[in-house]
Amino acid sequence: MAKRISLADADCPVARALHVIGDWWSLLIIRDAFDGVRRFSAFQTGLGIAKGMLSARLRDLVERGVLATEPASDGSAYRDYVLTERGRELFLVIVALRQWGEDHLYRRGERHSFLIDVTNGEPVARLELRSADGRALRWNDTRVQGAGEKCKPRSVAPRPKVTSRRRR
Amino acid sequence: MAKRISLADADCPVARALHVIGDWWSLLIIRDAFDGVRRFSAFQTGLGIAKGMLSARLRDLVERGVLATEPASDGSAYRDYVLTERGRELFLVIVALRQWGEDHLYRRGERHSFLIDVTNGEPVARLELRSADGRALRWNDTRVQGAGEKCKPRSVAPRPKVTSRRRR
DNA sequence: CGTTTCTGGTTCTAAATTAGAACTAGACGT
DNA sequence: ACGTCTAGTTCTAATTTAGAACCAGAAACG
Repeated sequence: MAKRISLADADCPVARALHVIGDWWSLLIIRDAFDGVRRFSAFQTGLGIAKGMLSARLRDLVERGVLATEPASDGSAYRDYVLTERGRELFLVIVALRQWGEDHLYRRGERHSFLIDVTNGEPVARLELRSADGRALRWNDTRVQGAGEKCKPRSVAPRPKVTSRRRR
Repeated sequence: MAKRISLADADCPVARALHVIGDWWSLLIIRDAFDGVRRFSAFQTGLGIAKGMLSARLRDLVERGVLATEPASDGSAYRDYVLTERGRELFLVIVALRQWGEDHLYRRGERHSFLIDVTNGEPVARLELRSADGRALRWNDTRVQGAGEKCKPRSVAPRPKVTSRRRR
């Protein structure tokens, strides 16, 4: 009665994504993979994660096609964990999280790492949402359409039935 | 000895972000909030989450400034949970997750909801990363710079010391 | 007004998950 | 050939979770 609820078959793409990478460690492992970490021990020391947990998370990520193992690039008999194409496409998720963290989770004057363009060393541009024809969009310029049960659109947001609206 | 490791003071903005919204339920609660859900019972039935868990997650999100409570919009004496400015800026994180989920987690022909521009009903443009001067960037056109201990750049990715490179 | 139902929780319990330590097999280095 | 390193697995104790039961105050009802 305490097994975590599965999101695997939700209608919402967000829920499905979280089913795959929504636990405490997966995105950190993936972030490290983007930073060039490939070996079990490197993930382990870089994250400070318990070996058993790392082992389980890597197995899940490989199973779900986000990571793959390949022969170690240094020619040893060990194996490297590398991002698959599916995994590499999580880059924007990491960038979006990074941008939000940079914006909201540092005190004034506190320094943090940032993402630069390797061709010229300049910080990358801010991520932003645009319409099909290129206008910048804010959250309330959009709506979810074609939702199934687990993805209710704003228009029909259920509200507990309160008939009168007296405030006392 | 099994308390979850805290990410609060990590150097990496990604880790800090995950400290705030990186658990199993928070992003789903936030997604529902973007879809217009405001009431405790609406979150509960929409997510199928246990009341105790929802109560704890809402408390944390309010504490961390992602949500706030305000008098219910229908005039009753109850309270609504609404996104703060900080919370609304998580929109791109949700959009990035949605895009990845849509791209990789549906079988051919399986339908899913999608995000549309309310002004014309068309799907929004794909999210993409650009350089300061507007060039599209891929993950390997970028690098993390100014990393602290928990954010190792690719260039110094630690690798177990293996001096020879014989494969046997 | 008095009673019933709904809302928004809190508390309790059993099961699952986690962190960390200890152990191990096979690869490496010398 | 021997000792060390890597990449795990296994074990235990503590924490977290899901779900049910309980409860106080607000709203609806007559």
